[in-house]
Amino acid sequence: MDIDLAVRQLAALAQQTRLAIFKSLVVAGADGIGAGELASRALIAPNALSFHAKELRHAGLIRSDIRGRSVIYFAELDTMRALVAYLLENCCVGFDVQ
Amino acid sequence: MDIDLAVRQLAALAQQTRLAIFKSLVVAGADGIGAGELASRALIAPNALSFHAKELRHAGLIRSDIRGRSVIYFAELDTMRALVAYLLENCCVGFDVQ
DNA sequence: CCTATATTTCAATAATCGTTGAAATATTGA
DNA sequence: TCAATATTTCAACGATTATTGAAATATAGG
Repeated sequence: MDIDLAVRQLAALAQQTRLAIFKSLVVAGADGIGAGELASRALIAPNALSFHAKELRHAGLIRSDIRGRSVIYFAELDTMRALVAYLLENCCVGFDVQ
Repeated sequence: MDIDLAVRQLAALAQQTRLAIFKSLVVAGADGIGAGELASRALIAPNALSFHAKELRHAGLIRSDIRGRSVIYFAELDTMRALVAYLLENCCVGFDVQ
């Protein structure tokens, strides 16, 4: 993990709507959530959802599968865990979780 | 930790210069680093350092002490740890560190 | 007190980001 | 095939952010 990648991923999460979307996807787990459902949960228009999802996808934090005429999004937990590991190693100094 | 605070802190870290500054301050620990030294390390003008430091300070991620005509900055590790704890609890799902 | 040093504030500009509406693309089912 | 549904793309706009230079503030030391 280099600092550029960390910055891009932090930037993707550093926005109300996107962090909320990502949290929803984490909770949803392997089921994922469809684009329409995500948009209505976030109270944003479908095209706005598409915009924010693209940001998260470009940062590697989510992925999408097309099913019929729907798109289902999933959190990429490994990416998120790598980011948190980076923060723990570089920015926390002896922070013992739990 | 509410989502608004998390977003503000993530945004403060989601920028090359500021993440680098913060990492330097974490490494420096209790000694802190002066504003001039931070600016030259980051290859930015003093006023730019002042701008970015203010962003970090408003997010609660650093603090500053005035010593004579110098200003020394310190990482606020507790804030950072709280942010990482939030991410671990809400966005990582059973990520066991180490 | 005056000058040099250290940092911040202010203003201007360019760049990036977020939102909105309209149009385009693709898939489903009648 | 046609209409309806689901999502993305595109363009425009306003808002926020980052950078730069100039001026202001404050302290230290001669």
